[in-house]
Amino acid sequence: MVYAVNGDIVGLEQAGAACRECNLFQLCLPVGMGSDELEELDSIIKRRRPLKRGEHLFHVGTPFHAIYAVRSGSIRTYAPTEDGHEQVTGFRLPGELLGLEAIHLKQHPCAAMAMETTSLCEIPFERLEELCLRLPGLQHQLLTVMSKELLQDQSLLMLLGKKSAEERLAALLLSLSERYQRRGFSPTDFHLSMSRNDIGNYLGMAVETVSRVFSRFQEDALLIVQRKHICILNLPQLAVIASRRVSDTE
Amino acid sequence: MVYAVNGDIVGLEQAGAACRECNLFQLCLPVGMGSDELEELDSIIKRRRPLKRGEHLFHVGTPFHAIYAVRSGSIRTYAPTEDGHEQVTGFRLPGELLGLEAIHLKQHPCAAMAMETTSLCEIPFERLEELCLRLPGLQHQLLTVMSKELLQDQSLLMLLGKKSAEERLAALLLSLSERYQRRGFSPTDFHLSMSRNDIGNYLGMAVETVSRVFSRFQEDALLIVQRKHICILNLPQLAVIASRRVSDTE
DNA sequence: CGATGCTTTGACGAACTTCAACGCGGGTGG
DNA sequence: CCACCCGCGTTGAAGTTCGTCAAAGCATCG
Repeated sequence: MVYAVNGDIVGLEQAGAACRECNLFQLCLPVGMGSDELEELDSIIKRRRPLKRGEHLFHVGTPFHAIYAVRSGSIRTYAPTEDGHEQVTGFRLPGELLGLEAIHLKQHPCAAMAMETTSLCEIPFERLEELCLRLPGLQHQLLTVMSKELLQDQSLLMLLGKKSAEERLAALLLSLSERYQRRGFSPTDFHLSMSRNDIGNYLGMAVETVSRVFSRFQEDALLIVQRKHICILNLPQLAVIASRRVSDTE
Repeated sequence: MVYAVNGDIVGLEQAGAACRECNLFQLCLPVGMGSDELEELDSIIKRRRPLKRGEHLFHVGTPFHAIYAVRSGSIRTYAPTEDGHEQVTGFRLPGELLGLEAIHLKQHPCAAMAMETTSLCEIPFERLEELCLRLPGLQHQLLTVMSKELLQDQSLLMLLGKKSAEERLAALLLSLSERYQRRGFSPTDFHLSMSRNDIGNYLGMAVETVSRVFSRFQEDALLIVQRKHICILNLPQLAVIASRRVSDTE
């Protein structure tokens, strides 16, 4: 029996029902765990009131106590550079974890802000570590998630290091498309919860360039963009652009 | 009693002596572990014959069985992009781990090549996971190391996303300087084990640009560069350049 | 000692940033 | 309910950084 059809039912916050009844099951931390194990994991997870657009989950320097899983909505993480500016480090969708990069310093090196109304699961880290000692599957999954994140960062490195503006934006759109699809939404028709500024910052290009590339994509009939709504017309071609060869030295 | 003064004594490979007598103790996986725990960790670690310059530790797609710690020498990791080119993802110095990004896919997503004669410790991952279940300190340290790596990747993201060629090279030199210092070498006088090509690839700039920036730094009396030998004359100024404000939209 | 690969330097052009102005839409207050 | 205002997004023109192409210098190695 399924009580919660999506993760956004605020009334269920703090209720006993949790991972077992969350439709993000296969994307999140509980991947591959048995139901006994799940019950144990559930018991340490806290649910908090949803964040409104613009609210922070944590700031830079906030002591690290817990990692978080997005339940619904979306989160933007960003870090201040030494020079007083910011670098957007990622956009998190439902089922994705955040806060893992804080373990080392015991405080958050980046801030996390809701890009829209967002509900989250809070997983106290010390208790998670304890639990990992007893549940091999959980330990493995935690390591796996972190490994996955390392991998993602590496592909972003390639993006920033080797790709042109068009390729970068195409890659971001593709990534969003895939992630929405895995969550049961349309891969070709979705809403951008982040601003052009966020996109430009994340992809290492000026806002104006983001805007121009969007326009160019639209001229080429690859997509239709209306403010924050994206409708992808030619996904395969977008994929071609994203993985297009870049002139290199070798 | 200390048998191995540094990690490069080939004759000791496969000998019982290991972490407890390695001078990289405080940099590597065993941080904060008791001597009983260390003994257990030692028991699963294998030492292999040193790699010669240009030899691979693993290739892309190699099944993942173990993570590695650099004992002496240095390793370059790089990943092929979809377009047939490569992106250098990092340079590993003694005491640093590699292979963690492979957990998720169960095979290595990047290749690892020795930039000079390099000896390594091999840590079978399954046995490490088992051990982590019994040694909370080890589990914590493994998570910490991965967290640290996430953090490093993020600062590299900033580098590639927001910084000019000069700032990028200054940041790399600074990073190397700090890491050499922690390992007991001179922070101002060291040998670059990587080629200009590697540097350019890693920092997302053309070889020629790397060369030009080196020349500019030398003209400005920041450093003296002779082929692969670097002598930093003005470390503080280099730090200023590395963290110089970049014109942003905000 | 010539060959080869790596590095450096110069000239040119392209891609992107910067600066500036304008359009659009949503929210607020009259 | 409408008008105004402000933030966000778009578009154009000029300027800069960096990549590309080409060629030459310089160590290493057979």
